[in-house]
Amino acid sequence: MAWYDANARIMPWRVGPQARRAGDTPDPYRIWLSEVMLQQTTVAAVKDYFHRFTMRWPTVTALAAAADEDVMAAWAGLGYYARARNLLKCARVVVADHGGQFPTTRDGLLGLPGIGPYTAAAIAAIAYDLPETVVDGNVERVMARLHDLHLPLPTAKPELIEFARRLTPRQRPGDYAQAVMDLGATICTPKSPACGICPWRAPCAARSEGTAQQLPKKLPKKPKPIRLGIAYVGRRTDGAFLLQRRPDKGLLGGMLGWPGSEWAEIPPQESPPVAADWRDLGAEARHTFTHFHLRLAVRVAVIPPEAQPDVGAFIPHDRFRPSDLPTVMRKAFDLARASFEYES
DNA sequence: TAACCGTGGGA
DNA sequence: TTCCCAAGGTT
Repeated sequence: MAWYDANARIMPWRVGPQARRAGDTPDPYRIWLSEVMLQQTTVAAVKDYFHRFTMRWPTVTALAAAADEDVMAAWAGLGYYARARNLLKCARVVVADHGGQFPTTRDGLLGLPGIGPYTAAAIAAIAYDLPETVVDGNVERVMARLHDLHLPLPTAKPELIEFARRLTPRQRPGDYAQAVMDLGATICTPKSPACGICPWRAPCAARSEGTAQQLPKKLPKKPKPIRLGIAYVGRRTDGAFLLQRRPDKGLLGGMLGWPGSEWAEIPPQESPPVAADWRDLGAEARHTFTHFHLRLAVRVAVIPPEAQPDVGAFIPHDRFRPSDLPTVMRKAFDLARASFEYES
């Protein structure tokens, strides 16, 4: 705790140890929002999104009243889009069933859309200073090293949770939870941990065994296959773009995208969304998802004003922002844009 | 249980 | 270029 008092990272959603002592209390809405954004995502990537969300939707009530497409567009680029869909669901449940106040216990939070064991414990500890045990990737790593546990993840998870539970203090549990995560993020890092300046170097078993660097052990990962696809970037003569809202379930669910073929390991079939003079762009957008690599061929066409597309809808030029697209679709647009600008 | 679900930065 | 990994949850 002394180490945290002197070394706590400064974050837009955080009430630091000094401010907390002075009586400041975190806003549960901002803690919840930050925790959902931080799932599998770095602090650096989250900061700008957090600012934009809290400026535009300062309270859970404001967020609950937002249009789905506005929230999805604001989330675009951050990834794991089920988080954004569940964020909105959760906000609406909090407003409709809890009077706009987040539940104040771990069990009350657990089971709200998008809130699992980690996030429930994190909100309970950080926002309400309850002695709940927070186990994220940082804590797993710190515990595996502290106890020199060589059992690989995910098998080791229950044991690591138990290690973490035993260490959780009754005093300042919210600061403690953030302290261990800060320690993992800045000292007990995955590669080249700074054991020499670690406040836990004395009791650390992996430090004395010289095994810190190789912990925690993990099961080998499966290789990622390469999938192929075609995207159709169509612009009508008035400048409107032909886009398609993706279904809520599955990859990039609920996001805007270009119409296109299936993405599979076999060469895709041409499947233009509307009859037009589609030209092959030559270049392809390359993108890596969680479990496959994608090579996306890009077709471009200027679509005549009277055309009736089979799929998708035209979005007027002045209402289209590339930043509303998930990254893979923005990559395809960036390739296509060059050709449009060349023609016009 | 294991697969699915994004992205960007660093090594 | 390629691989690893980051404050995980849902199905």
